[in-house]
Amino acid sequence: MNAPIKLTDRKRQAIVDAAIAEFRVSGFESTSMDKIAATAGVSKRTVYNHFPSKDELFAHILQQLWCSTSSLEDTPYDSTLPLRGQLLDMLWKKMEMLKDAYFLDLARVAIAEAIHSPERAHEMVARLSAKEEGITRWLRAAQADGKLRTADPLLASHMLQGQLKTFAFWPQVTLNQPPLDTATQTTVVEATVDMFLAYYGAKETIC
Amino acid sequence: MNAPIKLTDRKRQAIVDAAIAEFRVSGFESTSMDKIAATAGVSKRTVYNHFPSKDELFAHILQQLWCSTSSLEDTPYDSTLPLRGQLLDMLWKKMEMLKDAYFLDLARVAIAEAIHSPERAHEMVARLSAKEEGITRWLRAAQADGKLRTADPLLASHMLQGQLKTFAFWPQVTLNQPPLDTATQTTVVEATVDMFLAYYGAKETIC
DNA sequence: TGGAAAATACACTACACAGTGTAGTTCCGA
DNA sequence: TCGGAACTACACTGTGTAGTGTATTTTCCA
Repeated sequence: MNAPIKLTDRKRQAIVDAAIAEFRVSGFESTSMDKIAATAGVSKRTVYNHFPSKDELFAHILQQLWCSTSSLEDTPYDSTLPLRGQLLDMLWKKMEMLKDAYFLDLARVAIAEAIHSPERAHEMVARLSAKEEGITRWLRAAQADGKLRTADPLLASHMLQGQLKTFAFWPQVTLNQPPLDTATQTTVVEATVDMFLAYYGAKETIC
Repeated sequence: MNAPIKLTDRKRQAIVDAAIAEFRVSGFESTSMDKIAATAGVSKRTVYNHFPSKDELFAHILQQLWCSTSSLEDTPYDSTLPLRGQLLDMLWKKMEMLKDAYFLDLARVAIAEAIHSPERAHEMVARLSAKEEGITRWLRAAQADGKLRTADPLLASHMLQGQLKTFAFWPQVTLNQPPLDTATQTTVVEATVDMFLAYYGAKETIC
């Protein structure tokens, strides 16, 4: 046999793959279980043997996607390096993620669902804020080190990261806007960092 | 008769009102034409006599809403007044709009639809950017007056307005987050303006 | 007040889709 | 190779809903 694993596992994987592809293209509402079964090359009954309902299949997919995108390791604060370079690094990493068409498609599906389902929305909020904590920690460290003006680190963190999302996330996810070209990405990342430092940078570094 | 206008106009208005209410609460997909007819106190056939399809009724409602929220008159640039005060004024006006639960509900409906329909999304983009032009014009004038550093006014405008939306629009519309309380509103508006001026303010005003 | 325009009740078509029941077939480990 | 677990085909239920056709009644203007 050309596949090393059991039939049942192969089928299950095919279902999950097909579901991801279909949900990604058409969203939750417009994807039927018949279509998923057909794409997976599996009988509809088999889909229901693995997943009791469309909702549970969707939840499983969402779960899996969160795991696969959470590979965003923290950059620890380094007091020996200039702030600007470190901030640029972090924001470029975030921008990398936002650039990915795959990530955007899935974010679109997830958010389309969140709009219609408060519980799911609630869960997403929790996960999203957890994902943005890395930069908040960094800011706290920089403040403690006296390199940043003392201020609410959570607010500062949102202002910093929100700026990227303003340009490279929300319009793409909700309004089908095209992704930023490379030049614009550079402009946005640099303007964001410089504006941030102009306001939050410790006084001595300005005058 | 207690109503001065023709029956047909009253019916039409009732349909539109009912449609707004239903779409607002349940969104496009989950609102049926039967429900709209019932809420309007009108036979379903009458709904179809006024609007040929659910899509056209929805488009008509969207149209109407845009008109009713476009009452956001421009603040002209005044070279005799301090920048900060003028900026605060403008952003508070915008914040007023974002605070309104009615506006947010309708934005949610519109955006939920935009996610699934590129044409509608395209139209919304055009209208939204038109609505943000006022501040861009103001910035251009301030630049010409030498009070703001020379820079891309469109970018600056997005950075300024995006900051508000980061806190008071996107999370509320897409993730069902609660509206900002008054204290937080103040914090955000002031931080946004001050950060903006720290970066875009003409040099002489800083040192 | 007569007649056109609009509204109504209601029955009906057509479709899409979630989910089930079942009888028969294929897979695979013991 | 035997037997249970898993897969399949397919028919079927049930529901929700967009949109239509029509005969009848109501509105209202000329």
